[in-house]
Amino acid sequence: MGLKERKERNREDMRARILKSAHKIFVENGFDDVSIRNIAVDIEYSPATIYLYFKDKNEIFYALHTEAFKVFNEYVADLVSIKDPFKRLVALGRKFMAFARKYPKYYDIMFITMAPMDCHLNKDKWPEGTKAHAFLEGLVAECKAQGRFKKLDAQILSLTIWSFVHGLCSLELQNRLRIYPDELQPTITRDSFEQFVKVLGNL
Amino acid sequence: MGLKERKERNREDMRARILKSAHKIFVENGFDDVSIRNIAVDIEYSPATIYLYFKDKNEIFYALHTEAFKVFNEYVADLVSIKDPFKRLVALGRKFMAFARKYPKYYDIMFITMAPMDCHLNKDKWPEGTKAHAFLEGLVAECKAQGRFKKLDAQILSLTIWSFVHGLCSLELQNRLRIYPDELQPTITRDSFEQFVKVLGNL
DNA sequence: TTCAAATACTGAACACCGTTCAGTAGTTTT
DNA sequence: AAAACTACTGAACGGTGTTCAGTATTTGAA
Repeated sequence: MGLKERKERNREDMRARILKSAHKIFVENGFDDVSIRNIAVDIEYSPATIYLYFKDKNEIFYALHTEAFKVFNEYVADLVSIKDPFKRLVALGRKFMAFARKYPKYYDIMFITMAPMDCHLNKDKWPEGTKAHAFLEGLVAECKAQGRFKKLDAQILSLTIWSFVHGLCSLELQNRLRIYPDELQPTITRDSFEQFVKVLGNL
Repeated sequence: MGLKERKERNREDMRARILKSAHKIFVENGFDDVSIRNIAVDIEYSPATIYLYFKDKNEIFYALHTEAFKVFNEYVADLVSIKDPFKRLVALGRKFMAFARKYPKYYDIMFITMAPMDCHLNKDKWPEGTKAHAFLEGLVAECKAQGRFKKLDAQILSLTIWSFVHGLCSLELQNRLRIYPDELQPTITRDSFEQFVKVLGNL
């Protein structure tokens, strides 16, 4: 009865091939070029075939979105070597911002674009986001255990931190920080982050 | 020689009619339905005609974007009645968040969507954004004058505040806060904001 | 071995999109 | 009356996501 299993494996192979192609186009040519037709050309099948393996384009986008989180998790994996939880928290913030700049397209699909989330909001409620946020929340809790952030709720504070750092990244990526004069451009984001850290350090 | 002026006025009339139509579709049917063809149907001209009055779709989007800022400015206009600058600052934050929830489509085109900005980034560097941010910066400076926010740079702090509030709004509008359990959903955003205000109040 | 059923795939179409351009009425100027 | 100018459009180009009838090919049972 290995028959159905083989069928299933072939099916998964095809799904993987489609995703790999979508990912390639996404990285090489950008978000807008990831079209069903372009993927079809790349994998040398007809566009209609893709619909035998994915419900719609959104499902493909969601897979890319999940992949982006994998890249992110690898990107911040070396933080575990930092012993002090507050230093680790600050380092996470720094890495988060660096990631947003290094992989703006990933960042976009992770936190900004609506598309991939639409179809999965009623499912596990975004497991990747939950996991990443739990990591942040754990860090904040560790800081609290060391006597920091007294009188502040860990869960809420972690949302505050997330919001701030994401806001900064989002405004920069969406080109909304160009209101600042050219000479401030290179430092303004970092200055704001460092100021935030300083305040956080005294809580 | 009032002839050229009349021509110019007719031209402006037509531009206004196109924008009004775009705005109507935007509000009634959402961003994605604002297409050249839909506008053309609405104003009862051919799609090609629109290109005699606007360079491309982006120029129309930019006009919508500017209009959104006008709505926002009116929305926060009554803040001037609040004497205490810190209270005014907090009220601005609250209003900002309320605006984002009440007019999510406006908010999107103001701070999130790339489209309308693309063609205008090399011009006046986003005058509406500059003005709105100057208002915020002025408030922070006023607070400093009253002895608050010692040792914090007003310009950088205002970016920090903007980032945080925008981050919160952005995460909510982009449905990224659904990682929280249902019972926390209604309060989590407000809690985070209030916590931020509390910290800010002690600086 | 033969025939039917299931599988894997596709061509063509549908209904959209932004944009361009040759061409056409109608008005003004000469 | 002819020429020039104005305002406008039909039709096309090349793109998009998606659907579905139809076609080979392979498989399973009689």
